[in-house]
Amino acid sequence: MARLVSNHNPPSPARQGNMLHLKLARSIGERILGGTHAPGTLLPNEAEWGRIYGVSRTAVREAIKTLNGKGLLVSKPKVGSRVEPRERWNLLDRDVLAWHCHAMEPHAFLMSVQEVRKIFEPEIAALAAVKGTPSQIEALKTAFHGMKMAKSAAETVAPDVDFHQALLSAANNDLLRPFGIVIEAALANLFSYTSAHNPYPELSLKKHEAIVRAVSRRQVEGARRAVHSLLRDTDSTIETARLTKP
Amino acid sequence: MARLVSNHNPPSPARQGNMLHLKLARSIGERILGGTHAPGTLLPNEAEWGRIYGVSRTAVREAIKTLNGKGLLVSKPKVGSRVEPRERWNLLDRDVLAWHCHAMEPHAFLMSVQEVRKIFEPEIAALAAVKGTPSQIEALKTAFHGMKMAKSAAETVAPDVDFHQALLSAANNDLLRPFGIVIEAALANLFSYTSAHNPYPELSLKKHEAIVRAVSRRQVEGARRAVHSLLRDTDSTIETARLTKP
DNA sequence: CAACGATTATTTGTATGATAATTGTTTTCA
DNA sequence: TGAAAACAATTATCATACAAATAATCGTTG
Repeated sequence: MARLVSNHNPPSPARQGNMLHLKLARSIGERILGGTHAPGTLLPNEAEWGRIYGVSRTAVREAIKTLNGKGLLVSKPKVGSRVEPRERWNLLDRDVLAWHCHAMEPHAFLMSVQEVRKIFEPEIAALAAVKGTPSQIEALKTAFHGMKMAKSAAETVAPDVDFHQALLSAANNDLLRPFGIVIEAALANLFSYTSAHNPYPELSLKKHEAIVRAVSRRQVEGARRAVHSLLRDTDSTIETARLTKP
Repeated sequence: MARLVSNHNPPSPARQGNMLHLKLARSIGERILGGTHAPGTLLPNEAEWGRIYGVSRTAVREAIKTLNGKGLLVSKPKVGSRVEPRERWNLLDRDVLAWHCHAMEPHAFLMSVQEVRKIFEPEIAALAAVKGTPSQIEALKTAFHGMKMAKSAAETVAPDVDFHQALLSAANNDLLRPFGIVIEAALANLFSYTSAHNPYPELSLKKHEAIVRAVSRRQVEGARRAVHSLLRDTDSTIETARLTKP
């Protein structure tokens, strides 16, 4: 019987990963993202999954339904569940992204994440400078204050995520919001990758402050540039971590 | 008993919307996106959904699992299924986006879509010009050829979608791919909104050709500008449609 | 021999009923 | 008053049966 719990994964405090069909979905999802089941191939049928994991077909089916909904699988009677081509995968889904980065080189993952961030985050800031409401800008300031108050590098992560999410909210475009999980993944992985070894924490703080200032003064181009500057710093943090590691 | 099939929705040829739990998911999903069930509120419990639609609890549960996976709901024993706050919704999911635009003013939807496209697509073209492989650029040319061959405005939609998807593929970044459904939604809705009344079809063709040229010649800034120019044209097409309608 | 049509077998889809686990609420008791 | 225990409502899981869809097989026929 296969393992369902990944014991080397102690984060996500009190998050609901206890339920059986969720554990199944995670396990099967990781297999797919990890390449054990290639796109276009057929998965074991439901009864067999049940045998493999020692659970009922009901639980298997609910897991499969979850994966269907995320674009990883399509199921048809008499044929089974087939892995969809990668371009159908909903990689901007929270779970799928987690399974994906689980199956990638941390450095390669961070690079592709940074590529995406450099595309949209400066524009997010520009939109926020134009359309952000006073209360949204206040939330941005609050998150920044939280970053200043952090005692350790580990404590910086949460308010840092809040900061970027607040910026995203201030852009006031629903379609942009799913990209928030890219930011979450970026910061979480960045922290674990650099092992809390950020060479210039106070510099990062200054850059964030510049963003707050530009957005609250409605300086569109300034906001864009401030975010871009922060992301270039992040790039070099990643690079130094890569050089000092192997 | 509520209706499950929306008879005014004849598109999606041969797509699998026949299965009960999918119809349920769509129906409940549209209710949520439409605002019938506000974020933070509790849904009817599973047994009651079964009574409402006249189906078994099994089908209801599988529908709920699908919606869970898309971030619209969380379910807990003894409490029920609660609608998640909007920022958790996975709006870049194909189904969720369809339900979303179903519940919005077409014009407002197209505007927010265009906002997002103007952020991403120029940079996607730039990446394609840098990283696109010869075969990917060939696919771009093929799609363009398909647009030229189209006899009517309706026939243009499919190769147009192919064109932008090919561009997206050529960018070679998995995290950008889910963005493709935004393009699909944009073009499909654009067509139905403007009622095939594109004032300058040959102009659009020229703009697409400029994109092909820039990308295949590896002109990064040129590709960026060509896409931006196309999107400005799309903006004005939307605007003229808005003015001639009401 | 080829093409087509009925048959069969396999897999998912749906229904039903029962039991377990979880957790908000209420009651009881110190 | 407060904590512990009983309760109740709801989802979670299981087992089983049958229905529906369809790929594959096998005849049948032209």
